[in-house]
Amino acid sequence: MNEQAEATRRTHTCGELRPHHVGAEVTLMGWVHKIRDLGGVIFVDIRDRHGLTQVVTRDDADLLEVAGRLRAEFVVAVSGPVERRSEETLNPKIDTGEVEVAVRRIAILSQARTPPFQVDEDTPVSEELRLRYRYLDLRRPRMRGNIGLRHRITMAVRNSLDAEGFWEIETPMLTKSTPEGARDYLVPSRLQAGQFYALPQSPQIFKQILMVGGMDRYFQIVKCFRDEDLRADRQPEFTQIDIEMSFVDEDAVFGAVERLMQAVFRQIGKEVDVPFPRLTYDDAMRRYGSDKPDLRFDMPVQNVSDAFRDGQFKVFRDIVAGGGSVNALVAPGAGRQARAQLDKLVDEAIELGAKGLVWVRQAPDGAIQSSILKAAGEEALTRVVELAAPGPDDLTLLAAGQGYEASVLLGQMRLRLAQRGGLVDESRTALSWVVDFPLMEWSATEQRLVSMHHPFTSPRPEDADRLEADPGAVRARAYDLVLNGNEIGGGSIRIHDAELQARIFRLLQISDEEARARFGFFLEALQYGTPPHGGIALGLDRIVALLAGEPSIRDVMAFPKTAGAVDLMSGSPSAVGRRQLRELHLDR
RNA sequence: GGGGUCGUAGUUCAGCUGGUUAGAACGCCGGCCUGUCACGCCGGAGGUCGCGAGUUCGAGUCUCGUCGGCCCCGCCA
Repeated sequence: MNEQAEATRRTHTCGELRPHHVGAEVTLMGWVHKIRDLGGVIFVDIRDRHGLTQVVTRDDADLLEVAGRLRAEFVVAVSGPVERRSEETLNPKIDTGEVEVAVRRIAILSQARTPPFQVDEDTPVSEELRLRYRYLDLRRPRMRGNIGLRHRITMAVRNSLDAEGFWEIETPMLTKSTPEGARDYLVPSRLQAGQFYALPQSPQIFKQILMVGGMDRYFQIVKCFRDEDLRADRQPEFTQIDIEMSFVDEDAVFGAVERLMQAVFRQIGKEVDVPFPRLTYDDAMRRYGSDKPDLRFDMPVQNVSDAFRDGQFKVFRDIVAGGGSVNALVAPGAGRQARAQLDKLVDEAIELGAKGLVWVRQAPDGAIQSSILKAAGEEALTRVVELAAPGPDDLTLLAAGQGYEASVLLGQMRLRLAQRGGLVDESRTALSWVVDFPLMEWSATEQRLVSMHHPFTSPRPEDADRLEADPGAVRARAYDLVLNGNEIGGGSIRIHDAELQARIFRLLQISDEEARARFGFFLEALQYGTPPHGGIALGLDRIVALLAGEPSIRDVMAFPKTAGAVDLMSGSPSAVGRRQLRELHLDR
């Protein structure tokens, strides 16, 4: 090893050199990316986070011997003058492609075993292997770009919120288990035998108490933990942009978040219009069959109950008579498929849990065709066509049910058909607020009312007197932020009155006793002068994944876990010794 | 908890209705090569077909179980 070269400092990164550096003596340090050994001349591409630079070794037998010993992923220091490449040897594919470094000194700083997969390019590798050797995966352009984007977005968030007077404040990670919501990760206490901390599902109560504490505007980029089953967009630990504001209503929260999202989107060079459109939960559910509608395209679900109210088709007539609805979805250009294809759509709907799906279309001569032509009659179906107004080549799908049942089904079909029909403009950014969520919903499994958002959410004042009489009809001051059909955040204006908070707990069948035990400290805090306040939590991982165009949040996290919540690199979770368990009072 | 899908060389994959010695590309190792940048040419090594049973004269291939990756439902205030 060449001690002298190792002792020198890095003068430039591997993405930095340009023609104006020609003549300068430089030292680069980085990983051996690729070697092209031509015998009398050896080209080596050196890589770091910033880019790639070609260095060339020739003429000197000792240097050629050292360069010949290099292998992929060795870490090296290389010194020499920057030279301009001749016209024929320019490489326009890399940023540093107009120059190269003529090697005068090489030091091998670290050798590397042959990597289990090729780091030198984006050749496909199984995710299992990428996770096992995450440090190698992080060297590849895809992950490097994603982690870099995540950093820039995180900084944009900090800058935006700082500029608006928010303070970044930390809250405890060793905290108290609260009822409702997701399963907690528990941490046994050594000093308090038999007692447990919980890792936070979110800093909800602490941030509200910060408002009671007069902090006025708080944010935190914070890890949250939920012990539930995983998905492409769900990890056991994930990061929230947590925000809370005092003396505000919805408009103030929306404004801050809209400016925040503008700053975030600027990181990928996109301008977004504000304010974001708002639609109520009820509108979203009726029109798009989802509380997180993808508004990059319209294709709304329509109500065609009138066509069947008095018709001969008993199934639909009975549903309408029973207070349900018959809904229609027009799929543009989908009307010219073979019958077998239409049957497949019906099968698909049934797989989604539908009792059935009806299709209607018009033959080129205008004649109505439908899977229920005989049963429902031409008159009713003609009325459907009048109401839903499909174009000549369109397909109309019908479903019926109670409540949002039919629109939810057609909403799912809407997403699939739009995707398949190429109706989704991937370049569009559709951000929207969904507001006026129900405060509570009936849980069949628990046989009680549960909060739809969380139990600290304020009901809308005009609905508050119905809380006991008709709790299901009470709307909340809760809102979700939706991006292209993905929920990327949710929040609410909170209850700042201890009396009202206690009333909500009673409705949720949380006894006074339990409420005191679980968050008595919080109820107490509310009694010492609480400003009206509200906030939101945004899913940082989801936002970065969507902006990076990645299908899974794993691809924007440095060290994610598998669907089985295992870290393949470190091997957690793992067994621990008896002694450790004993100290924690978990084993005799 | 349930359903689907994948598992063959270091990697990504091929391997037909079960049949002789399981292949390709990239990578790796050795040799040659003074302007490459997907360097080229010559040669070579490399396999518990995830694991375990079973069916069969014979299993990478069929059956059952099991483990692991991924996707979905439930779950995720």
